[in-house]
Amino acid sequence: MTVSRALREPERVSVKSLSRIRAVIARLGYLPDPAAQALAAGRTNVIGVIVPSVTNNVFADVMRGVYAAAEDSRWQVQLGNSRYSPLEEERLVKTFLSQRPAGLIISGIDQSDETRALLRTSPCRIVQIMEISDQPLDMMIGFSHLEAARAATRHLLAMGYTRPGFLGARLDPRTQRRLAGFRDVAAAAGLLEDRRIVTTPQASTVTLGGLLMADLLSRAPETDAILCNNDDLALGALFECQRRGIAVPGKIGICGFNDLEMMAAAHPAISSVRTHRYEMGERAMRMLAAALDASEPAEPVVDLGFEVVERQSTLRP
Amino acid sequence: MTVSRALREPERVSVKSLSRIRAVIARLGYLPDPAAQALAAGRTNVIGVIVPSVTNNVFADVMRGVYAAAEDSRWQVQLGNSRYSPLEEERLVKTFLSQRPAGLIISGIDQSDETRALLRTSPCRIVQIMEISDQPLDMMIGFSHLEAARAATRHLLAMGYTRPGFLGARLDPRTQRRLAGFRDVAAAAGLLEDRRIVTTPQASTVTLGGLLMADLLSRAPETDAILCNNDDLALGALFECQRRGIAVPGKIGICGFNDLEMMAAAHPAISSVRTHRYEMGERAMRMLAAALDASEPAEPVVDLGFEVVERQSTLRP
DNA sequence: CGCTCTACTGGTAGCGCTAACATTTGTCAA
DNA sequence: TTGACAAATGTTAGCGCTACCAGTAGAGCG
Repeated sequence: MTVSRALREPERVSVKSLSRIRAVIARLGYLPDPAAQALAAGRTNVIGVIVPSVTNNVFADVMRGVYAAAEDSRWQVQLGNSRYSPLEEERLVKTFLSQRPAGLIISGIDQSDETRALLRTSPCRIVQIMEISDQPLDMMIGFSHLEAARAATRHLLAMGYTRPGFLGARLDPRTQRRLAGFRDVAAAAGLLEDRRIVTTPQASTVTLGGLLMADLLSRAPETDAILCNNDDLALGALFECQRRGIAVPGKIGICGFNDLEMMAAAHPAISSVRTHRYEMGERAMRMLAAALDASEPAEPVVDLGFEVVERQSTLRP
Repeated sequence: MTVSRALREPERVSVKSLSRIRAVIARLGYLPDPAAQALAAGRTNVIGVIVPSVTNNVFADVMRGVYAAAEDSRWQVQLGNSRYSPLEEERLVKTFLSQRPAGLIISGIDQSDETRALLRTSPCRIVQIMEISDQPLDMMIGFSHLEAARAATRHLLAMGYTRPGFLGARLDPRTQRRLAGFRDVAAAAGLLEDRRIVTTPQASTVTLGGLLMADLLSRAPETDAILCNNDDLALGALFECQRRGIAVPGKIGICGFNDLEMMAAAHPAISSVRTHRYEMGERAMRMLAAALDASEPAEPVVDLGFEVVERQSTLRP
């Protein structure tokens, strides 16, 4: 018992015992068995993180933030990949909950009803990331994809483009909200043309960006600006324009979404909507840790916002 | 006991009991407690995966393969991020081993002596990935970075370039072996010039590729071809050339490494060395699963090879 | 000196499961 | 009907910890 206490509440053990215990631990190379700890204590130090993709740069950045914040804390991160499938997400939530995690970080606000029920009745704290709404399961940190797409579209119109189009892939709920934002603003300006909206359920790649651009150009050659639902598509679209000798931004303006590092380095530099992915992961983890240590509710919903970063690719000459 | 058996060895339980048990499990929403299973059985279904970065595209692809192979199997993947630090790696190995994992997938062959000792004495099966050598800890799957860089350099020379340079960032052991391969072949052809080798310890980004290219051009403007130690640098270098109006491949040939998807989509399409990252992750996981189920050694070292993909960016006119 | 109080240490049960062995039930041949 | 054997099911102990409570030692006080 004293050894157990020495490891968890060292301030309640005498200095003498503490040093003896530590010496023996070092000599034997003792490591506590987390399974036994979990079983006896009825809880773990596991923070489950469920994201829809481990490959996508966006979630890679979020994960980096989560790992950075978990670093040097007693919390251990465990990653689950739902592959954009609500069913897979439900399965993952069940698996995680059976481990009695201390907390859960889960992407998005579109969980299935059963998943929501499971999460609500579980004793663990939850942070939803990537989006915001006024109905958090528990805590929430993200930004409005609708507003971000609206702002980006307004930027295109403000630059003087009058025939805007949209390239979209992998229409997950967030992507759809972005498309809705685009439609909103374009329609309000009387500039919405459905044939300038090209989407596909396939996963985003740079190559796909080129293909969608080619498709758009054949269907609506008058298009003078595009909002892409992510930066991979934007880069692919730029390359396609270069291949065809179409001047960017002279003939067509291109705006991406997420502002990956390469957007600033491209030639021309590509305008994009900066989202705070790393910070989102880091703060989600910190919110969870704070809630678990203090058991006080803290700020339940955090809006990290976004910024439209205007670069050459949307600079109408 | 019959319930426990029904879950693990259903063929040893009568059909009648099995259906009753399954009905009750479904009704109660019962999920086994993995901590109790681990404690009682003295082993887990956890496969630990230790990679040096969760952000890097290369490891993201490897992880995707690992997760794909773990899918629908009884193995559960747990990810650890060593952030290119041997000390952090050692800490992670200890943490993982305390969980009695069934297996471990670990990147590279440059573990510290203590890490190697820990791994050797542990009862769990191990697959080293990313590289090959003739001294596997247990199993191994990867390719020779030295040979890959040699082949890429030979390609540049075969295309008629005579003043080759090298751009390198984040000089981890694999990167250094690539640089060694470049030096080898360039020196053998009498074309090695140290001032055409520009490296930095910073992490690779597209922006950094541009900066290194600018640096190289100021130090060795005669350079007519570069091998980049990864594709981010190659893309950045291409953009920098475009900004300066330097024709690629006319004036300078560019070759990347890894053949990320965007290399083929770029304009001009960028030559690169294709490495089988997804397959490496997938097969590492399968090798582990096979070894754990059969307890037979299987093929201990698998060389996945590589291919030099020749595209426009190294097409000497 | 005995009492109280605090600081520390120790004893016991049990978390939910599985390994190993024990027992019961069922089947079939003689 | 019985015995032999296989199939199915049950019993027991214990995995390595922690929660809870029970000590025990030493200090301080009147």
